[in-house]
Amino acid sequence: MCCNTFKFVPYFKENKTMTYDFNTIEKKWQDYWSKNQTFKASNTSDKPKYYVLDMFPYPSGAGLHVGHPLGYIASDIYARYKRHKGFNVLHPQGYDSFGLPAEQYAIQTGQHPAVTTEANIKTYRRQLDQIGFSFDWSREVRTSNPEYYKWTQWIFIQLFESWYNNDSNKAEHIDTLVEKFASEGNATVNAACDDDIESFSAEDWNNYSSEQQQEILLKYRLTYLAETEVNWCPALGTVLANDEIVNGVSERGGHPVVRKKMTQWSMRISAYAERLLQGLDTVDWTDALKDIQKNWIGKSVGASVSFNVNGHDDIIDVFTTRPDTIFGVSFMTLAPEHELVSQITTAEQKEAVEAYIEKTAKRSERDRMADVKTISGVFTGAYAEHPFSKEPIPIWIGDYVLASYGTGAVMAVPCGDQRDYDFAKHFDIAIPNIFEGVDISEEAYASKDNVKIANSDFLNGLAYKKASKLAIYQLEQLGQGEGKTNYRLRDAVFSRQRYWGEPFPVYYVNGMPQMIDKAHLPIVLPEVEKYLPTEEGEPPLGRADVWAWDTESNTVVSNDKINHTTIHPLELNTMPGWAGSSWYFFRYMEDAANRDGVFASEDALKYWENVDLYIGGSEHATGHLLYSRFWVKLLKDRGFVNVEEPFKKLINQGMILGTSAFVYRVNERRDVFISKDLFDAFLNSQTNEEASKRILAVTGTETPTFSKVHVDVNFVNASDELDISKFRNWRAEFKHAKFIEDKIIVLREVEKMSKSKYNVVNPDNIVADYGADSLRLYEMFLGPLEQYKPWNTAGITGVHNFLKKMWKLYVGENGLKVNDAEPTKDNLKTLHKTIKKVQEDIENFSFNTSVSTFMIAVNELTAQKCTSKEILEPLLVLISPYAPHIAEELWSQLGHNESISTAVFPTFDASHLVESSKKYPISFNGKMRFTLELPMDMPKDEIEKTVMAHEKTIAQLDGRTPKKVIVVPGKIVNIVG
RNA sequence: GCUGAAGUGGUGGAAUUGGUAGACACGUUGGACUUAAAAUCCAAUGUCCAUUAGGACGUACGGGUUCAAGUCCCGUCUUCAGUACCA
Repeated sequence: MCCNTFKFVPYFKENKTMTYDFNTIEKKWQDYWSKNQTFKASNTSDKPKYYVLDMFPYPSGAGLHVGHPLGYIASDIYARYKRHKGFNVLHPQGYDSFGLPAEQYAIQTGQHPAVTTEANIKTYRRQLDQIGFSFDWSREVRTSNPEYYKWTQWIFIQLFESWYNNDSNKAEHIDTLVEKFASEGNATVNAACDDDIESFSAEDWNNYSSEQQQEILLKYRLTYLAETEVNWCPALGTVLANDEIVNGVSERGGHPVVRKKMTQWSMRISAYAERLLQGLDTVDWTDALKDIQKNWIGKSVGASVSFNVNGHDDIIDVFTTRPDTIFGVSFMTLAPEHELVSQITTAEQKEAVEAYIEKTAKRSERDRMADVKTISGVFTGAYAEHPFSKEPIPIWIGDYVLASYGTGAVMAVPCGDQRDYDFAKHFDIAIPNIFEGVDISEEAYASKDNVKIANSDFLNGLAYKKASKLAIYQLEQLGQGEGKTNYRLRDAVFSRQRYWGEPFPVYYVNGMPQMIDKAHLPIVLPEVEKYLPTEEGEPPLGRADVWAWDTESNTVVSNDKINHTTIHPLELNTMPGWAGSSWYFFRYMEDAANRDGVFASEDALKYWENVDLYIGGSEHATGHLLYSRFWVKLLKDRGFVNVEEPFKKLINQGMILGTSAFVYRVNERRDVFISKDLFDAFLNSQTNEEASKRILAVTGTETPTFSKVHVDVNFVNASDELDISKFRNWRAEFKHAKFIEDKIIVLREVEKMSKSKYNVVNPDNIVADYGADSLRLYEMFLGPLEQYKPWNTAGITGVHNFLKKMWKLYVGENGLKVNDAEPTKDNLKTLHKTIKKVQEDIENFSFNTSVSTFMIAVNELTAQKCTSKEILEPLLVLISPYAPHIAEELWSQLGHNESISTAVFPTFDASHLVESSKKYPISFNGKMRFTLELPMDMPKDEIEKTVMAHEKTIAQLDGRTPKKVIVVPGKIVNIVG
């Protein structure tokens, strides 16, 4: 202790109000917004409405990383912008809080999913709050809240009580169907329903028992209980919808999925296939996303054709898109699972057919998908009759025909379909050519264009369109076919054998499902002691002791009271994740205070209509975004809402990727690590010798090999240099890590942000180090919203420095610099240029470019030494949607008592941008050589004269005479020759 | 295979209707300030040739249209996403 005994006193103690103290400022304004309910939306306003919505998050245990808020920041900027533009903005947020991860966690730890979900929501809320979003939190929804899922159950009952009338082209109450049955039977009913419906008269109907009637109605309801082949995931112990399966394995967890027959609730979304398709033309979504939905719906127009089977009463129906090729049919193929296979197979073929069916049944969906090339099939021995030529057609079975599409049978036209062609070649079946002048010796001719039909009786000489029409007409005359449109879209399985989801408002009497009266909702999720299926294989709700419905008291009662007369068992399945998210956007419309008794009031629904701008990931294209559209159409048909589509404009934000960091580890000496630079030198033949020597000296290995090792991105600075001590302290295995070099430059690679790659960046750290405004600006600055782009924390200093510079434009060492000085021409030009660009950018959702525009504006105004309030005040409004905290702080320092969020967006005045002269680029043969400043109003010929006389032009031409001189006034001069 | 999106410096990206390619940042290099460091400020920075002046080449690749092409047209390649025996 010698000279350091005195207390260190800084030369200059910084005044906190003079420097950009972002932590204090941001806290201050977040508190202010919360206390003053600045962003609370009102359901009554003279202003036009605007509804900006984010896809609400599933609150996972891991919390947010910097990729998550990207879309929220974009939508927040837009919402704030719309407020400045005089709109009454609804910008709510909530949680999709039912779901698998919480349940998987509950299975492992025994903790109630409600408890962990609550904790996760707290974390999410804290993380979201510190980014400074302008959410109206008073309208928050949580799908796992009984007050919310009461209405999810209510909608389910509405679906159960609806049928789809193809004549009126909308859903109607089931009572209208019952009336029709009672008065006319079902012959005149044109409904979306199951295929296996037998016709009955009014008399039949009236004589049916109520149970028989219920059974029939189930085949018409928009949600129905049916034994269907489902995607069963044994690892998750539940069924999955088609959109929850990716490449044959479960989307969550990647577990195998098998086909299994189970009795399940299904949603008759197929009834809406056409409207879901047509509706896409009315919404402002990207073509990419519309295409995904179009493909998923998979409309194909063609005909159904009935083939009589020789020697049987059976008829095989097929669907074809090419009725014009009917004379090219040389065989038929049925899916192995087709119901007629066993009936029509001849005795001789029985053994082969059964063996084949057994073999294909064993193959999983995934094997079948992976192995498309192998051709397999068996002849059934049976023949069908060609509807026109009456020729016998051999009937085969083959697994290239899918039981789940169309009728599970095809009329094979080998000359016009490559699969049929390959099958015919493989089994040596005839390939008749029905196309005029087309060579089919190598492959089928599948095109519909530029072809005329031949060898086809009455179709000869016709092109595709006319031939199809005529073929359908002739089939109709025979009563053996008709025009038909087919959709790939399947009904959606709605039951999940899980705990953490909405319970169904359903109990069973003699195996028939009964709806609980809407007055008694919600049916609250019961407690269970374990979240696993029961020993009998029933879903977790099978473990609940109090899970029976008392029809007298209308309450849930203990199971041991079940008497099957007044007290019945309740449904054990729960609803899937997409149930709650299919209508939550309506719930936000209602003020939280008025939510009792309505899912949203008529007035609220009328006022807010639907979402004007929806931002979220494209991974929901075939799930949430399709199911919501379906439910909205149902609610519209039944008169509960006024809109046909939920989301007018939709933007998919791109994913933010991580920038992983690596060092190279020497495999022969696992404690030795080298940098990317040394590794590169080692690979390079010119520098190899030197590098090898250095490595040899430490490792003793002449021919070392290396492997890449991830290092935590938080140990790497902006120059890609590794902090060696942090690395050594990171994990025990690196404690004694040896580095040959003083400076370790890491290898960087872009990968998905994930814990296992050690490239996850937590927004909490960014906010603490640079502030929320910097985070917001940087996320936008990274690149176009829709694009995938890598995150690299190093770059954030750019926007952070910008904010500091901006602060200095307003606040100097002696306090606020802003005064009433008259703005200069340049000041006004900078401001109005900025207004124009920022407004255009926001309206085009080009947020990245407006951040650069702000930088340019601040750079220019700083250079101009601008202190004029007339300039600097509107500039704050421009920037406030992006960086709201600093904008609020400076706004208040300028003397405003109201939040900047309601300030009017500045008006662009083009007169400030009018230039008197233009710096013309003078190019020669298209190449710019120099610029020349000329008056804006100089006429064309005058420009040409001036340019041609210029010394640089003469030097460029070097004595040549130009062939042509192009002058575009205000733009460019190009001299050719 | 089909459908869609994209390919621009060392890096993220800009160029909205064909008209100065690389705005704005990051990084790098040099300088100022400092005992030193940090912070801040200034300058340079597409590649190659050239002492300078200047020049050549440059937006995945090959053609084309045009006075002029990152942008329009034809063909090819690559990457990403969706979908996949859909009759």
